[in-house]
Amino acid sequence: MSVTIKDVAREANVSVATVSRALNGHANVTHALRGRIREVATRLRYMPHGAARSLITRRTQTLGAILPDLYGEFFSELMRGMDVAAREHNLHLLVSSSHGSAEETADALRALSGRVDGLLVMSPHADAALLAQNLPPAVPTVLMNTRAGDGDYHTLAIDNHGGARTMVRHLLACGHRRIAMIAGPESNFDAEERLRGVRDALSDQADGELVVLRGDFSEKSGYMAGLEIQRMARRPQAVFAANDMMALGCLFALNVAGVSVPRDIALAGFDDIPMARFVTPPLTTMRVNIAELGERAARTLIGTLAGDDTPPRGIGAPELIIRESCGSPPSRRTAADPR
Amino acid sequence: MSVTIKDVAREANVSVATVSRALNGHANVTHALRGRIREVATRLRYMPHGAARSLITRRTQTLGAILPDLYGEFFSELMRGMDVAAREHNLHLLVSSSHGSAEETADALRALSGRVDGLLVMSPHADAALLAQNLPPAVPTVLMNTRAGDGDYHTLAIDNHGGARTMVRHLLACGHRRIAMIAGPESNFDAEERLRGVRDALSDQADGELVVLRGDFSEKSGYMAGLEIQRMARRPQAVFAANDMMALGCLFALNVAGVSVPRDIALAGFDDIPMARFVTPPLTTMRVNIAELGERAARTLIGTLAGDDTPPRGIGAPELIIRESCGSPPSRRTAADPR
DNA sequence: CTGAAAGCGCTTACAG
DNA sequence: CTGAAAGCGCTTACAG
Repeated sequence: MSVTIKDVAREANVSVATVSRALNGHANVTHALRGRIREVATRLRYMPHGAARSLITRRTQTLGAILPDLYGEFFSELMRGMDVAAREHNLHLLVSSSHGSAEETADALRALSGRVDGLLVMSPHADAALLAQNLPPAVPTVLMNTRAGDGDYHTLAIDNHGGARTMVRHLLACGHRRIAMIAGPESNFDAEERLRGVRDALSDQADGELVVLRGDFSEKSGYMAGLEIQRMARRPQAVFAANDMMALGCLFALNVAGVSVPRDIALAGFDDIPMARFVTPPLTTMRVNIAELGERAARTLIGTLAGDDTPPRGIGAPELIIRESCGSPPSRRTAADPR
Repeated sequence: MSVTIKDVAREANVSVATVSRALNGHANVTHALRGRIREVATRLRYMPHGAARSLITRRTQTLGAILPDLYGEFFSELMRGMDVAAREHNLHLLVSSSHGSAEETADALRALSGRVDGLLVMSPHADAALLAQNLPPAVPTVLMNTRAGDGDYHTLAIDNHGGARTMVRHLLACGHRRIAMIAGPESNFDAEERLRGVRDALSDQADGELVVLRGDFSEKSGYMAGLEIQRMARRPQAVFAANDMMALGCLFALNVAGVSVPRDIALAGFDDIPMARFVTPPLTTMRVNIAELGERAARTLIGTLAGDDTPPRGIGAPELIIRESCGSPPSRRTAADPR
């Protein structure tokens, strides 16, 4: 058995109330007594039982995060941002993965109930209805990259639509007209927003052509798409992958097939994962500050916990990072930027 | 206020005991009654309070992990492994970062007390004494990559020493004799083990030379080391960085200085992070199955929780991944492997 | 300054 | 099959 506050009280010949006060730094305990109690507590290796404490204080000092996955560069960065904000306020992070399943999200929600002070939920897949149904009404929640922005909850999202549009405009400015998009899964909110951005940018360009292939954000699906693209009769002039991992997979497939990037075909990604600048050629991409998204979301939640209810400021817009995978941009003199 | 079991009981006109039994699937509740209670519970959006429940059941269904950091490829992979094992047993993961500080580790330990069924602790920095002092005696714990393997706890570690030795032998077999090691921090257990492996391998080679530079596992420190190496009067023939990130930094510095890898100098890393195969030239490195470490550790802990007390099997040895950054290995015909 | 008592939201013998 | 009661380990008014 674990040692409890009772054991400490008995050993120190005081009541449990006094032990509690002494250990929690309340003012009204004699200096000597506090010392004795502290000594007993360390000697017995006493650690307060977190669940018991939070049952009565209604505070857990932890933030719960439900993410599609716990690993990969994206989530890793996201957690970094959340961790920064959390530790600033002496809060802990309880993370759980939903694996993109609405059912597992609901499970995670139940498991976290009563164990966290607030919730950070990213669920790019879930339909709004299901999410809203399962979110515990009483616990402050901040949503990330979700369709479900129905006003009941604070929601933060990357500007996927704007980012994709920016990239396509860049591709057009480089002179490319036939563009292949390696999109993400249809069920994914981020993926659909990026695709929408591509369509919108292209609708402004009369002679633009778009062919959409579907991937699932994995390197492998990018590889498959690359193979398909390279076999096309009318090969696209540029490929825009909905994330960098797929762009990398596509790059490999193109390499294998002897198609040179950027000489034969331009290639662009989205996210700017660290690897993007290490490949050959370095990848042109949209930089998304994922850590910032996590940090902002956590700060918003912490603010809510403190009674502050101003809606979150949006995060910075994705930034176009021009490297070498799309060929030379037009020189300033000859081609004016149409915007 | 949150809705509690009392609210459900009142609304369903039964006692809280009955609600508890109905919702937890105990056999002795009428079918009709269970249905009514379920209906009320969902209508009220009732979720059992986790802290209250685990206070009485002595179970949290949660594994706590204390890691130096939550992000970066290494920890990301580690969490993936732990997540795989945990979810197989319907357990959740509560992660906390110690930032390499013994004090923060102790804080995290206190914060997790009573909130987890078992602990997974990685603390490559901490001295054994401090760790042992702070580990709660009553909660099952598995240690990872730690000096503190004093028999009280199950400990799992990567074979850093053997891996480093293997790499140096490969470098020697490639004909390199003057070797520079970009080591990790002295306070880090993994780092010291890798350095020890290098020394041991080199002590078998009469004409081998070693120069040790210190880094901190970051890309930047690798970059600084690369600059220094390139300035050396007697330039080493091969550089072995204690991890891939430093190797990458070094590669950049060498590139900038116009020193070609592998033509002018060989370069090797450790870890085989995904990026290693994307750089030019692709990096020769030791592959460590980090996810496996996490998974094994979690499985060991879960076994302990179930009363099984067989010591953990060690994880697979790091594997030499030969790519292009170390020049051509000796051809089979001419140079026999000395081992 | 210290202690006795109530209560946080649950679960589980113990009765009936 | 259902309910009243005890108790998990804490904290905090309320007395003294």
